[in-house]
Amino acid sequence: MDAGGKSSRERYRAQVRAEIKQYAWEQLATTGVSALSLNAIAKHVGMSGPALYRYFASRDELLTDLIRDAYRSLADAVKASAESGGGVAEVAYAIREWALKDPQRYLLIYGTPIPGYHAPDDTTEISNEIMAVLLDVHATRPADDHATPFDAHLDDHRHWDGGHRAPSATLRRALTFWTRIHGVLSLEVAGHFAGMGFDPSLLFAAELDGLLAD
Amino acid sequence: MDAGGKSSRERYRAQVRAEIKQYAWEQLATTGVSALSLNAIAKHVGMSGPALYRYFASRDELLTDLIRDAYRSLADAVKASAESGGGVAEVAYAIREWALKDPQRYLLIYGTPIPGYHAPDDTTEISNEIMAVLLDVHATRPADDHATPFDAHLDDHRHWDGGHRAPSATLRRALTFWTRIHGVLSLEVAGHFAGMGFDPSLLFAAELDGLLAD
DNA sequence: TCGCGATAGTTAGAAGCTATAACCACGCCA
DNA sequence: TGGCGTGGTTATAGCTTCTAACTATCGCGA
Repeated sequence: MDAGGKSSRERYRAQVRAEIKQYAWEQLATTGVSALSLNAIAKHVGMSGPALYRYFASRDELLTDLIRDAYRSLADAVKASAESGGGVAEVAYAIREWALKDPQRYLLIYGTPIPGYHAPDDTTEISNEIMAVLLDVHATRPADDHATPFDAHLDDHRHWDGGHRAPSATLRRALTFWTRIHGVLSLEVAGHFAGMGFDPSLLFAAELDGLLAD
Repeated sequence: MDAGGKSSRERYRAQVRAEIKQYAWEQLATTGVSALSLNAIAKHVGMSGPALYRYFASRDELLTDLIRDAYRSLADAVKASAESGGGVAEVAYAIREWALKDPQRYLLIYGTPIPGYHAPDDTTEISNEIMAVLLDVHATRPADDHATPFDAHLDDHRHWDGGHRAPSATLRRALTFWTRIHGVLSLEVAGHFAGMGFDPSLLFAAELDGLLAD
């Protein structure tokens, strides 16, 4: 990732770290986070056992790195969609495709959190980046309609908008966009639509229609 | 639970199983599912190590039982709310309170699924029970308005309605109710609103308003 | 070019986990 | 009263994370 002109030692170190993380992602995608084994990774990379601790101080540190990368990847996908002229719908589908491409990666962020584990600060920063894009794509929508009582509350608690001077209706729309998207995606990714037979993508599209209409 | 007039052996067995599960729930609520340890449970209950395998064949079997109980508990809460005259709003708040009362129990059902783990058949049955209640409370609502393209699709894939002769608009409403509720709850329970400052219950109320209005 | 020091790797081992095996003792019932 | 099923024990295998101690190697400065 950081292929700057560092010393050869540092380049090697970065490459091994990348190799470890790459196999960690494969492991994660197939067996899930609970079965992620440092031993198995080390063996696969070619070193035996505790050598891996030269690169990641603990299992949690590796996981933190993976979570950070997942956040980064989602933010990039969302940004790319918006910067290539995408509106609300395109961003929604970008999120959906990102989630379905690797469900375990999605669940690493939005699934069951490990109690006691505290996400590093930069992930909340990346989270704010994503929210900023959501506010951007929702800012173009008309803001004249009904102000809900929740809008007033949001006006008093908008320190999370990153100085994005948007009307509170935009904040509300971005938030509901976020929750409704995840309402469909989290249930779909966790397999709760499995036995029902209908096409989740159509449900997603229907929810998106509702968001665009309101 | 099944305090029928069985032999004293069976009564003892059921009581020990209940004691095991009760401490398992405490363990689960504080440390999460990944740290659920049969050894720790056994030690706490007063027996040492492998004795617990007389009561649960494996960690997975214990977890399956807990998941089943969680489903049962949610279904009971939803049913109780509906049977005491509750409508859409009351059922929504019943779900919310159930989820917030023990987030780890909620996440046991709707959080990250363990890959390879297959939920037993009766959980999908209980899931259908819940969906039946949702269809009931939505059936009283007017069905005259706009039919979305998704409604037509649902009409072709409605074998999950349990023979509930409801118009497809009702199916759609119950489904969106479900996804929007979980959209707010899953993000809230996982702590994704933590740094934002606003009151999640007001966001929940706003989403509920939207559901009642449409 | 030589040598030193940081770095990368090794094996050994502690503590914990799930789960099985082998064994013992109690209690219920014919 | 005998016997068998049941519930408990300890020992052990094999897995995990992670620490300790040790070695070899690589790169940089003198």
